[in-house]
Amino acid sequence: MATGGRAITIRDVARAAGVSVASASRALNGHSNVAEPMRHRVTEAARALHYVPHLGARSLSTRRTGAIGVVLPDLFGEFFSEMIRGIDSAAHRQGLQLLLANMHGDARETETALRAMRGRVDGLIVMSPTVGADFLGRHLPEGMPAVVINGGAAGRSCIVVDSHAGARAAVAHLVERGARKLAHIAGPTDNVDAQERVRGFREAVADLLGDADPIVFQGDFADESGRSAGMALAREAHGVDGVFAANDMMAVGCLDALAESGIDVPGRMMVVGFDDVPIARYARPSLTTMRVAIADIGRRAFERLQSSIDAPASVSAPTERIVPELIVRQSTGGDRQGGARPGLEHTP
Amino acid sequence: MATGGRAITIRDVARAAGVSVASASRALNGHSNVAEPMRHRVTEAARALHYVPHLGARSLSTRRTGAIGVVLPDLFGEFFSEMIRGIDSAAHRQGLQLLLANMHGDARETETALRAMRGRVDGLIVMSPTVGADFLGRHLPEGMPAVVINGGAAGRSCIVVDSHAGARAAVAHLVERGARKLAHIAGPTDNVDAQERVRGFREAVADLLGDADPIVFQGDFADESGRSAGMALAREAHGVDGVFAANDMMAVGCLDALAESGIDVPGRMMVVGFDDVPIARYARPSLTTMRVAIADIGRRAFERLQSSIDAPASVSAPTERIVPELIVRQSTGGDRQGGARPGLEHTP
DNA sequence: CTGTTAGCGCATTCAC
DNA sequence: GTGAATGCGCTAACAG
Repeated sequence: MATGGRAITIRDVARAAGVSVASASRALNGHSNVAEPMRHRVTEAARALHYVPHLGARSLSTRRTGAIGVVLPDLFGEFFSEMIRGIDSAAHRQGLQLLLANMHGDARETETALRAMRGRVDGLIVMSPTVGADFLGRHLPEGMPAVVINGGAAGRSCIVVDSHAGARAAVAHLVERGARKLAHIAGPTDNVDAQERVRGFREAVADLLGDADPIVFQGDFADESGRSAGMALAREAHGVDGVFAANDMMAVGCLDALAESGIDVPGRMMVVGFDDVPIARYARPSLTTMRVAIADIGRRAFERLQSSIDAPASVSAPTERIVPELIVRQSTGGDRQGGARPGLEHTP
Repeated sequence: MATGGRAITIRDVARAAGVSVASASRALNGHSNVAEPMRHRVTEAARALHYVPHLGARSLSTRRTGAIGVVLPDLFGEFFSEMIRGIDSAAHRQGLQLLLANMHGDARETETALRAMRGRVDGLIVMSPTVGADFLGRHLPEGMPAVVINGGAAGRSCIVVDSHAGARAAVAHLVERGARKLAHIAGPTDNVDAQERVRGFREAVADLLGDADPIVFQGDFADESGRSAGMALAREAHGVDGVFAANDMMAVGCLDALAESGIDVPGRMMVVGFDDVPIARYARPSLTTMRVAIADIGRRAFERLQSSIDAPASVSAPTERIVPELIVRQSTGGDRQGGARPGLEHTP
């Protein structure tokens, strides 16, 4: 750790207070069986020496780390921060810290990240939409409580967003609003959510419009890819009057390209996104989208993790399914106010 | 840790391989002095048993944790995620993990967060714009490498954004574009950056427009507060034709309120933000702002931390000053970045 | 109530 | 090369 001049330990405190290490420990941790005068001497000594307990050592003996691991894919902007915010707000209340592992890629890296958690956290929240359930099942340290977001794992608590249903709902909305020819901007092919969204899109388009082979642009969840799709759409408008993007970032990029190309939204083309990240409200036109209460999911994931940490013998590990909710805004002509709905209640 | 059935340790591996714990350790860590056959037996045993090293224990003996602590204030959305992204991208390359401490508040909590890092990280990146330099100086564990973002601390590496200069530049731009009466939407009063921004604003307005007492709305960095300021501005337009918001989120909220109230931006009122979070590009009108390369700062902070971890005897601890760069977009009539108004030629 | 003794899981001397 | 001790800093179980 490159400690300048050997950090001070509980032994130093004990010596300074003239007591045994055990007593110092007890006093410091507020145990009941300590005489008041001694407790005073100890805390005083600790303060004088600027003693800070070594949590690594403590957790080695208590078998409790006071931290939970969060492994996430390389998410884009707001989705990432919303998720963290949700998890953190709940974890913070319990005095737990978050050990982050934002992985930029493949399965091998996921494995590394998972291994790196051993002995450092009490539980895991894993969101790994690109690796199969079997993989997670194999590599999640056994005996380590965990909840998996968007991706099953045998015998684990799971929270999954129903991307398929969300996609269908988005298409239904577009059709209901009068769209007759739809296009989709898809997410990365190795992402299961993205896969489910294309699938739902295709199904719904076939069912509702009888179109068996709709246009699908290959995107990657980043705004730029939505932007190019929008450009392509503007150049060679194949008569498309409705676009469903697999996430909000791409939808916003698309919106931007359309505006730049002078295409009226929603007049000439309607757009629907997915996620409802904060930015969706502030795009112009504001974005109709399938809301996934991201922060809520994070909070929920933590709660389930918490209970599975507290009750090691968690019998059932039911999968919780979340169905996205349609939020209609200007991009499909649905808005009535200027776009932004009052957010959370503000403090005066 | 609620380990289901006692997790397996290096002892189990050693026993299975029929060697001593020490040898197992050497073999597993790729030391040179191990006979090939033994190494094979050990790695094989480890794999068969699904052995995963206990990093907590390892760090206790190596005095290296392989993690760095990141303590941040309760930041809003994109600023937070950009910063994390910058730090993580650099840390990830070095195989280091991030222990997050997002603190929601006061100094006492900051202290707790700081203490909670002892023995769990090799170094600290602290961004704590609401606590004074003296506080940090007192509570940063001594002997623990650290770099401070936006807030000095004696003898520590610091990276500070020149909020004062940024604010002056924003005002200068507004004036140059023809604004004659300005208003400011301020950040939280206890935030030093927010303080510097008001100060810069006041100074510049006095210097450039001779206005000694400009309107200042009290905000809190959240979009809602920018929104209410925008509403107020729309209701009782005191002849204000230029607004400088202390961050982008508030600027965007303000923009939204103005649009809702039918006030033309930039025609009747211009708006400038601060930070240049990704959303700024996608607001309509797109937002002119003072760019702070957030992710870059995070990356930079990590690099400096890294070198101060490697070289315990880091002599100088110079403060690095970052001057925000003006990015002109539609909200001050400047366009050409991030989207276009129909009517302007655009082909690159 | 207090001090002594044992580990927690691992890496690392130091002998052999 | 390899194994037997020792210790990282702390808490817990056991005496007194």
